Amino acid sequence: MAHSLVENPVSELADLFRLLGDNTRLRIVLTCLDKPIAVNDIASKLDLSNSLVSHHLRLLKAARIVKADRHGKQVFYATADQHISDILTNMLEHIAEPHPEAD
Amino acid sequence: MAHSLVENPVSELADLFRLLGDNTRLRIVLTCLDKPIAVNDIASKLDLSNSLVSHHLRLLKAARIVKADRHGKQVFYATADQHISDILTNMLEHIAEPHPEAD
DNA sequence: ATAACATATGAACATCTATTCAATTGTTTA
DNA sequence: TAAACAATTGAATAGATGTTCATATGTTAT
Repeated sequence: MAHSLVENPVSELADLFRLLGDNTRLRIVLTCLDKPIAVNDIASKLDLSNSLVSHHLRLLKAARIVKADRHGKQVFYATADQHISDILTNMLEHIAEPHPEAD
Repeated sequence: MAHSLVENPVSELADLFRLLGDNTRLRIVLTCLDKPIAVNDIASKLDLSNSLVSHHLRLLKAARIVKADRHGKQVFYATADQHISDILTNMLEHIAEPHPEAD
């Protein structure tokens, strides 16, 4: 099991990590980092089924990692807020840095 | 399956997130943030079995999230490098910030 | 060597979860 | 209204994974 309304901060953090810890889901989040993008466009861009993308987006939205905006038939998803964008951006910068390989 | 020697950056990032995405494991990592601490001390501090802690530490070590240092009978674990410490510290700061609850 | 302590490891199990497929809901156009 | 398009949802399944228990390995004492 995974959530209560207001969990302790560590559980909250773990939940966030867990959701970002799946390859497919992380790619989806990164695809809608900043710029809103429709479900179908995410799917074709990442070569995934609409269904799978939608399932993942549901989880991401429930965790407030992304937000949804409907425009006609399409629903555009984007990272929920600056909070999330910052975390992702920081992470990408971190892994871009050369790792000091100590042995 | 989860790893190749040099994965693409996104997979690498997902791996990191996935390992931090378990509540117990995250608490273990946070316990040995900066200051090295022995397995048994982690276990008693978090009220977990030595076995469980050791299992988790093995995964964390394999992913270079923590490093091990033996002193006599005890093995002290600490976050592997500044890279990891920074990520964790940043995250803790992030979740400490008030969330703007938009609806 | 034996004993006591600390950690690690393997197997087994139960739970969780990512994915697929089929069916449904919502939206626009004809 | 129907048809076409976009997204969602539910059920089913296969694979991953956290935890426990028992056993093994390593280390320091006696």
